[in-house]
Amino acid sequence: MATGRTHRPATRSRGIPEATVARLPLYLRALTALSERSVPTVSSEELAAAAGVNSAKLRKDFSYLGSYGTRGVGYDVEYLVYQISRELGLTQDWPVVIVGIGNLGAALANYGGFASRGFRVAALIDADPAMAGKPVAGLPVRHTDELESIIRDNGVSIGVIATPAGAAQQVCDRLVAAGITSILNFAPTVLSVPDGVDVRKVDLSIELQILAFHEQRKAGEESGPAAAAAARPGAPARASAPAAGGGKGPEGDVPAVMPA
Amino acid sequence: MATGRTHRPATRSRGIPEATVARLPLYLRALTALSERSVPTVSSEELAAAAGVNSAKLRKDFSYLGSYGTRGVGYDVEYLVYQISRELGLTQDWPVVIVGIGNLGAALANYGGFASRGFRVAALIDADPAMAGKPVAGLPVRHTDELESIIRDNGVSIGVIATPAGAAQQVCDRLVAAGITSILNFAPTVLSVPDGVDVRKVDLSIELQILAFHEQRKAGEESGPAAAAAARPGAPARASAPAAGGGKGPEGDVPAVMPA
DNA sequence: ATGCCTTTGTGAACGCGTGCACAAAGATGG
DNA sequence: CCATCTTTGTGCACGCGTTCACAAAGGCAT
Repeated sequence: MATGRTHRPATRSRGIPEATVARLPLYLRALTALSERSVPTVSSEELAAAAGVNSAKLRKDFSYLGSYGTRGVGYDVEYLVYQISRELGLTQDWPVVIVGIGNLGAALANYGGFASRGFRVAALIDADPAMAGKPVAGLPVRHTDELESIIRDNGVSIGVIATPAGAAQQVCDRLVAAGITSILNFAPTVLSVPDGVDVRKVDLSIELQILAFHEQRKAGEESGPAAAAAARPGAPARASAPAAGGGKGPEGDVPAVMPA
Repeated sequence: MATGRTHRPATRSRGIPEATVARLPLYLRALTALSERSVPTVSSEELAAAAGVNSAKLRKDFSYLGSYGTRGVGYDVEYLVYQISRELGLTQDWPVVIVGIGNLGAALANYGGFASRGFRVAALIDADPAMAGKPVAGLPVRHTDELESIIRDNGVSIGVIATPAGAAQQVCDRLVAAGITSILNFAPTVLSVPDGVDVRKVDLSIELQILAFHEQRKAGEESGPAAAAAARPGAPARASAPAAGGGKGPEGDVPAVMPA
């Protein structure tokens, strides 16, 4: 996973497991596609295939929402789209602010997937005065000074952080102070927030690193376990360990530990 | 989490649990930050705080790699950076291709976090002939026609898909046919790949939807459980269910189920 | 109405991941 | 050399998530 929850150790809101909640958007997407093709009903088997999950898992997931299926037939597509949307809270409008309008922030602002799911970009905010007023995705970029007033005036409760790592915690603190209670963090840093604030993170490079791990394993296996075994025990002595990444350190990793 | 593995049901490679692998990049980042500040050693407690995890979990994670700590002292930062890098396969160079140079693709191309972790962007590929030759992040965009030759000539095994959803599966198939065995998918679609190919996905809108769910729950709770309970049982009749998102459908969701 | 066929909904078993709590190990000071 | 203190490494228990397998339920044909 590219993301993980922070704080609040796996609360199961009203009885819906966290793992199920994470899959609901997946089902919703598959159902929306079916709805657009005017497919009236779908079986758990078909829908599971479309969503890329096990059919038993899908049925159990839906069972937490209630009994919305018809035995022998399947699920009513339109009805299920509505039920899941309601459960996820997508039947209402969620204004969001995006802070940090660099390459990634601009990409997010232009991303159609937000608007189509009940999310409305209330404002784009950047610290660079040169950016202020420039239109991005049809919206003028606002300066950081306006952050608090924008959030209060629009009743925004969800914020997206797409700043460099170094600025993320500071931005986060201001968002929280202004009343934001949910944060989607794209900056490669661990954010600390007070209780009651949800943080989800998306880290691009972490995903690649996980892929690299499996890729390496595949490469090691391909010439038989012997090759992998032979390469392993000869762990280099401490002295010869190259300082991988200990050099200049690009990307702007920020020191996140306080000196003891 | 913004991502999830596909295929291969939670293989624990050589004994390292999947959950641990997913956290190693987190530890690596925190350690790199310490390394840059020339901190020689760190305790599990400090490092855990920096990585945003439980210290017991961190120690257990490290125990899968071996006994790299010193009791009463902690872990040698440089040594641990090297060990984790090696375990993740980051001591070697991983050429990657990025397919789909829109807003997101460009953002990824410019993202410094890749280069700093042993990943090298071998090529940027786009289907639009008008893009061909244009420099993005210092690299000329190549046309899709060259996809196969680029992958073969550079020995690329990791591909990043940042195309619209409608093109993703087709691109995926070509990548796999050309020899790619690991794919990071940003398109909002379920990709189907043959065995032996790893797919990880990052879905921006899914993360927001999960946040919305929790946000809704918070809003419902704030006026006491009574309010939430009162709003629930009056589930609207099937007929009155608005077709949430059943309209035009932006974003380019693609039908992913085959008609039975 | 009756029997058959399809598909849901779920009880139960299993496995993974997490966190506690403590013994073992090493450093440090006398 | 011994005592004490710190911190690691891990055995154990618990809870969540996944999967199997099947009974119950509804549609449909006869």
